[in-house]
Amino acid sequence: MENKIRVLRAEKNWTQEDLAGAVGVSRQTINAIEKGKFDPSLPTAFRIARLFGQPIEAVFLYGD
Amino acid sequence: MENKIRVLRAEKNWTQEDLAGAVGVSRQTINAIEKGKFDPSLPTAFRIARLFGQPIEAVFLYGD
DNA sequence: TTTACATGTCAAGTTTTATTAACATTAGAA
DNA sequence: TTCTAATGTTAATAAAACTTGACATGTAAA
Repeated sequence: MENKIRVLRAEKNWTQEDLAGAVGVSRQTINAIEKGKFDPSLPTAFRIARLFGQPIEAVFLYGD
Repeated sequence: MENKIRVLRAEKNWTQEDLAGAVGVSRQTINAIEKGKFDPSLPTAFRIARLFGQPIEAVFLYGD
């Protein structure tokens, strides 16, 4: 699944570690999600989307 | 995490098995999600929400 | 060039999500 | 009441998400 985390994070000038801390996961987890190595859990997806003030569908792009 | 699956499913007159088949998971998985025993994965949440023509946030209620 | 910070990646382990199979319970129709 | 479909629940297992720790690379500033 694609996602817009890298762009949204850049807009906020946040490092992966900043985001990880705010979301409550490890830096490696943010890196892996960002690079598409796996999908976040639903609660993690909710927290990420909320931090960026976006609906989940605007951050994570599923299928079509 | 709360969800509105039971109500949305009732509106469509779908059984748990109908929904499970459409989503591509087992009936027990739908039952467990519906009863809040665990949260679906993000891809599963996307498929459920799309089947009901709703954004994820309208089907799954996180926090608040 | 060296220092410092950000990112990439890997291995090994834990927790969570999802599976199949089996059986119990509930509710409604015959 | 009896039969049947739907739902509830449990056990054992597999797969995916996430962890810590360690180390490599990239990039930019001193």
